[in-house]
Amino acid sequence: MDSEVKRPSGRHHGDLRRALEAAAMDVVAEKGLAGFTLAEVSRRAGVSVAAPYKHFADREALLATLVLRSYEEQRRRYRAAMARVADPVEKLAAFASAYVRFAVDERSLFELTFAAGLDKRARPELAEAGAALLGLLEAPAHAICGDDQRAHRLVLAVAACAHGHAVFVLEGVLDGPRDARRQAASAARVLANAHVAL
Amino acid sequence: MDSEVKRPSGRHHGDLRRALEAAAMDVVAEKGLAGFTLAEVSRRAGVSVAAPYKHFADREALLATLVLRSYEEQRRRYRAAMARVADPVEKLAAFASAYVRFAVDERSLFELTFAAGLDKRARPELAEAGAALLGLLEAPAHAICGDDQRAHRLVLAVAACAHGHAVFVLEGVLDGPRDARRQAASAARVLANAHVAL
DNA sequence: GTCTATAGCTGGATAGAC
DNA sequence: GTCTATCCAGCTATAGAC
Repeated sequence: MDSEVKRPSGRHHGDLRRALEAAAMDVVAEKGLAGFTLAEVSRRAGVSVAAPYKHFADREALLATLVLRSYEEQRRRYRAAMARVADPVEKLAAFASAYVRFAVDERSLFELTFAAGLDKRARPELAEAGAALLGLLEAPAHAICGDDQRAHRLVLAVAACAHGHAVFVLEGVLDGPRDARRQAASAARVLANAHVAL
Repeated sequence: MDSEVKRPSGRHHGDLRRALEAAAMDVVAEKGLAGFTLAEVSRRAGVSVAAPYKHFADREALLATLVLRSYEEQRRRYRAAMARVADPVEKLAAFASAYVRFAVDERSLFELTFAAGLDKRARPELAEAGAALLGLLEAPAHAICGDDQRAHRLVLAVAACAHGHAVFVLEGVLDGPRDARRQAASAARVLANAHVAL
């Protein structure tokens, strides 16, 4: 508790970095990726346009942090949703449902994950966070079909299918969020059961 | 053949509208949606930045035309791919495969369809073109399960699943284009057969 | 129908004071 | 660590000449 509450030196926060991240989240949530500019973020945080450069190398660096936060939040939610059921097939279905829910509830954050256009080879921490999401599915998939190879293919199929349903509901192709969740879960069950049968 | 070959009045084309569309396609294909600006398109077409405004109301109008072209091209391809097989289940699989192929071969055009951020309620021709794509699937789906309601749900499930696989391969989550196509087709078959069984 | 020229705006990023 | 001030760049859209 010692050095926690420092006096702001210029005019502002004790923790501008966090404030900038929060402001950036708000901007993305409200105006989407296109509305994300350092100028706008600075305005929201109540600082000058020069201030962020002391905390982030450039615009992209802040953006990458946001994407990472999005991955972390998704993992948290999917994990929680899957923990509520015991059956492996139902875990996959719960994932699909939660995936669609996140897309609907946190649309901009969800879109950010895919539309940010960041090079994942240049940012291994992002690739890792993305892989960690799919990692949630490995255990149930393996429980469904012992074979590693087959289990991984099931993981990808379920995730891809969930993603498609999420995008379609955002695009208005699928009717309501509720139906979309149910259908995504249903598709996940079908895929999982097919792997059991084979 | 009469009034076809008019003399360019200023300095340029007989059909600048088309030339602009083509140039815009090139720009999007090369630099993605973010690189699409009227200034850049004008440069490519070899005209001044003012010229496009005689043919398109504004930037968005040209963009909407591009999206429409993308839909048309997709419909053409999916239709051709589906025509090569007779079995309804295989038609759905062929669609899924072609869908992934288009995403890989024409990445920017594919992304344009979803990322352009155009209001489809304000542009009914786009909503219609999108619906026409799904329309391709209705007949096979109906052949698989007589019930209209169920058939439509199968259509959506297959399309969503194909979309998810397409996005995943673009993101590098799925390995190679070839495997991605096979897996998308496989998932389509599983979904279709499940609807047969029920 | 196309051009030149320009107005008006917004953003990224840096230099230097404090 | 933050500010002020500034530079440079790019885009959209319009006005008016030809």
